[in-house]
Amino acid sequence: MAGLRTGICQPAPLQAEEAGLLLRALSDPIRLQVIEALGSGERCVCDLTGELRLAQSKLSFHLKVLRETGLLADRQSGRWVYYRLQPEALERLRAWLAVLASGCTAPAEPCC
Amino acid sequence: MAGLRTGICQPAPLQAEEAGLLLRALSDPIRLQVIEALGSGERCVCDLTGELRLAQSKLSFHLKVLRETGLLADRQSGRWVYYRLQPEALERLRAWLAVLASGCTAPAEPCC
DNA sequence: TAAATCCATCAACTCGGGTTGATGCAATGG
DNA sequence: CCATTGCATCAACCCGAGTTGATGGATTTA
Repeated sequence: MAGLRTGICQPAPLQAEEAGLLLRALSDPIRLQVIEALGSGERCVCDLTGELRLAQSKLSFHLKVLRETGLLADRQSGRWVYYRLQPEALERLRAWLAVLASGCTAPAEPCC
Repeated sequence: MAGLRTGICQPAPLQAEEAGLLLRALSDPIRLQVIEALGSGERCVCDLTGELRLAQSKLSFHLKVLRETGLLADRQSGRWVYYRLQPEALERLRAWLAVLASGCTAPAEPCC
């Protein structure tokens, strides 16, 4: 059903190593809160510190991790910095998961 | 495009907390190797230790983590234990990612 | 039964990712 | 200019996830 459509504009399936970087970045509870908060649209840092009740340096640390993996993009406007999710990164992760799910039902070879 | 089809047999979108457990389990390099090795079908433990060159206790530790999060299922046959991916868990993670990607393009509200 | 194999579990240890508080830098405003 | 605000960066600290080696239980074979 959810097959591997390799059509135009479809992101290439992730290498395992690349998927690992994304998954590692998504594995922290605070970073997940950030991701979810940005799931409904762009937000500025001061807005996120208020909503998530986080120390500013702590939030900045996690934003950096997410930005460096390509999961977030930032944009400066005056004094403020706005962060947003990068849907392409999420889509590439979805493609990687789809490949795994599609081939994992093969029976085991007789062992040893 | 990849909308939220809530039809029959479609896994419910993950809660954030549940997604966090899956992502955390997937964030370890060794566990990723195991997941990829099982992406092409069921394998027994002794087979995995050989292919991944891992100490047996180390592999067993990571298999337990993956099993307890629902990413893997196991099956005993004689002396051997076979592990396989649970595609449902992968699909639920994909659904969670799809929800995020679908709503993240909203413009930022004027800050502060 | 005894030996061998496969796998899970345990306790002790290690070390790197996350936290904390302070400082630095850039942009606004008075 | 100087003060203020928003955000990034830094060094020191810490704790818990992962590693290691040994032990135990279960199953098969001789």
